[in-house]
Amino acid sequence: MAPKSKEQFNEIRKKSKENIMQVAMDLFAHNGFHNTSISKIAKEAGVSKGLLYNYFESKHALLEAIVKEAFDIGDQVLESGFQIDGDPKLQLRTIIKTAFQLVKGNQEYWRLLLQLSLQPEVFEDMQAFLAGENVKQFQVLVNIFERMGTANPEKEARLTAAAMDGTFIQFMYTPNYPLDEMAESIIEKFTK
Amino acid sequence: MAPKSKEQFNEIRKKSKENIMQVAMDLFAHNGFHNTSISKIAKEAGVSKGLLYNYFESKHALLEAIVKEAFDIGDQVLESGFQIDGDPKLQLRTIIKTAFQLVKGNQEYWRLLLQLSLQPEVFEDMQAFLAGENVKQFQVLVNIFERMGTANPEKEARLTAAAMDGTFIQFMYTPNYPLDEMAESIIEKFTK
Amino acid sequence: MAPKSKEQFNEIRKKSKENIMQVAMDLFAHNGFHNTSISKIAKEAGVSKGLLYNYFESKHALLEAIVKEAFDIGDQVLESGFQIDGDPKLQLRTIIKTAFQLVKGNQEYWRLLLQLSLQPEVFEDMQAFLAGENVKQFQVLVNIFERMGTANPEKEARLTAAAMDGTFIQFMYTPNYPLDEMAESIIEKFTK
Amino acid sequence: MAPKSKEQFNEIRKKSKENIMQVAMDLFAHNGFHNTSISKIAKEAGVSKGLLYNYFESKHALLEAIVKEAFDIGDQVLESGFQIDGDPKLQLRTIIKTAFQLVKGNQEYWRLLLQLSLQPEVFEDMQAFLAGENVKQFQVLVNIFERMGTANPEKEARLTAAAMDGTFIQFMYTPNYPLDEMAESIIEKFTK
DNA sequence: CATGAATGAGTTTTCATTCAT
DNA sequence: GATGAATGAAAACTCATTCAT
Repeated sequence: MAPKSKEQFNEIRKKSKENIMQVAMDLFAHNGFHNTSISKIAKEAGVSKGLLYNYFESKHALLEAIVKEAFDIGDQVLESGFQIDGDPKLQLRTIIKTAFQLVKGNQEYWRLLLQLSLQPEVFEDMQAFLAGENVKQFQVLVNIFERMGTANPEKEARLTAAAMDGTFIQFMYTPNYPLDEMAESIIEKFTK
Repeated sequence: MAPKSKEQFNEIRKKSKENIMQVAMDLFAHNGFHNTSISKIAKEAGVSKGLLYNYFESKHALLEAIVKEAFDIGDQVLESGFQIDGDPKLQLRTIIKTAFQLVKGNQEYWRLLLQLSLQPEVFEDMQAFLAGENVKQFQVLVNIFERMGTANPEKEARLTAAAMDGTFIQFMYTPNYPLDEMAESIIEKFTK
Repeated sequence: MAPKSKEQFNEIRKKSKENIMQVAMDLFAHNGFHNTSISKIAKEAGVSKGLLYNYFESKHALLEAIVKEAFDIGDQVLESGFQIDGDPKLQLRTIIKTAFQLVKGNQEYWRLLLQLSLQPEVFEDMQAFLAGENVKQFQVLVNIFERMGTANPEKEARLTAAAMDGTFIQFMYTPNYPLDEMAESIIEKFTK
Repeated sequence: MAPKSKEQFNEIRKKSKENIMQVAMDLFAHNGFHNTSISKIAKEAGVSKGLLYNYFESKHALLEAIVKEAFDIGDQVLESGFQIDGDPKLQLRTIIKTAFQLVKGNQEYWRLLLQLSLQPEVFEDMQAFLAGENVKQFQVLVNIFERMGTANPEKEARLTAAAMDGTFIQFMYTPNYPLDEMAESIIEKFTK
């Protein structure tokens, strides 16, 4: 009757945590943070409310954990663009491709982040994150357009970012949206 | 103490109603529907909760009234584009210009609509509206690009709509966003 | 169907508030703050939990309101001693008499304050109040003994205060405690 | 890896138990019984919750164990007074001195007992203990004053007990309280 | 028309206790 | 003996809605 080992406990904790976060993100993304009760999350995740509070200090802390994770995913987009030196057009294409792939595979994250960014008064503490991430992405795009010799790189960067964001939104509420085609359209439009 | 005439009463009624809707929209847009209490709306609007329920059957009904109004505003964009026959490029320019003007002057409406569109499970009844509106706008753009002789008018229409939507979003969470400049950039990009 | 006047509302509010505070104090005093639930208070007071939160921001705020009221009562003791100029012995007698009368008529206040003072970590914000009140009372006593020509007025003041406090405590957990007699004993002992 | 002997096990068990009780008493005394969670006690004591329940059947049982221990300490006061036959003044002095010493060295015990005595409805089963203890102490004092030839020995006993209790209370919530001086003051006052 | 006190169902959060290992 | 994940009942708190005046 040896007690469970530390590794065993860690394993259990990790699994439970991830399960809860996954379920919570889905619900937050589709129903909104305030319309998703802890009870619902617990029930959907098949655990008790109490356990949830064992892992996350509060409902808000749970949201934060999810958002942090989302950013880690988001950073992959930027890294993808930087791993290839040289041709800025290729870099742009890679960034766009990767972004589309990520959004396609993580719609809920995207939906959730968008919601948070639209309620600045409520999620003040997360605005800094969101804003920071945005600036990073913007700088990368500006840099690329500079190297492409674009007349007004900042303007072009903003336009590219807007086209991508807009596409993602429409994808989210349009059934049968041709997401992959749109990626190509954007690449074509902005690498001419 | 002359008794007020019916018109005066109606006048007062209308003003009070509009006041409440204005206040509610602001709060809904910035704090979200579920995070905005009836008490807060009533206090901010300077009326009692009881009066509010005199005008609107429920919190949800209040939201619906606001959304309906938002659509009336939205329809102006389309009409603006159609009032000018002839040159499709000019039509596109007019539509874009009008849309930007409207968003600039009614940020809260867009912010709110965007939020609602991101929570399909919660606001199912409003999804039909939003979707319908979108289709209408899309058709207008397709028609314009067809008359401009664009190779793939649907793709171009989708791209234009995306660029606009994306710009609006970024405008909403980016301080000092150069919205007017962006309108020109889009016009330039899509009318070549 | 005229709406209720402001005075009417104030009257109602005041009555409800006092009722709740009275019931809460009784329960806090006999069962302790943490062992008294809001539900219990509401039920005992014959109101809903919601109403309670209409008047007091939180359980803690309710406690604070009660404590503030207790201090107002406590201040009567000091004032009683000061209304009579001249003979310090008479002043001391008056203070002691008044204190005993107040404790007799407000056992619950006293019990509650004592509990709070014994849990400094929990009720940090109230310690300042309690400490301040104590210093005030102490100074009054010192002043009296000075005028009585006592050799060590501070020591004598401390002893008097201790005798009173101790008597009150024993009164609280001893059935048939001869409280009035004890007042006389203390007066006799400390005015010689 | 020699198997531990039974004595060793018992030794460990006893130490662990005492450690838990010590930690629990500290927390109960400063934060109150209901405001101290089992988790906190376990963490502070460096053991698991499970182990704690191995030693004590419930949170209440843990409290009881602590209180019992406190009474054993309290009984030392009485015994101290009785070990010296003869001079009642000396006996009184010894009792007072011992009591002050014990309180000084076991503040948390007194603090806790005082709290418990103030919440009769909650800790009914402990009231009997406390009351009994009190009566015992009272009788000893009465006996001493009788032998001192005091006019009203019961009154004097009550007063002495009150002065001591009151002093202890003030000591507990007054920083830098001159406890030792107070012992002398009381001795002087009541042995004349 | 207009008020805001009052309700109660639902929400977030806490915590003593159990139990598989 | 020992661990801490998991539970569930109960606590604090919120808020849309009703209603007497």
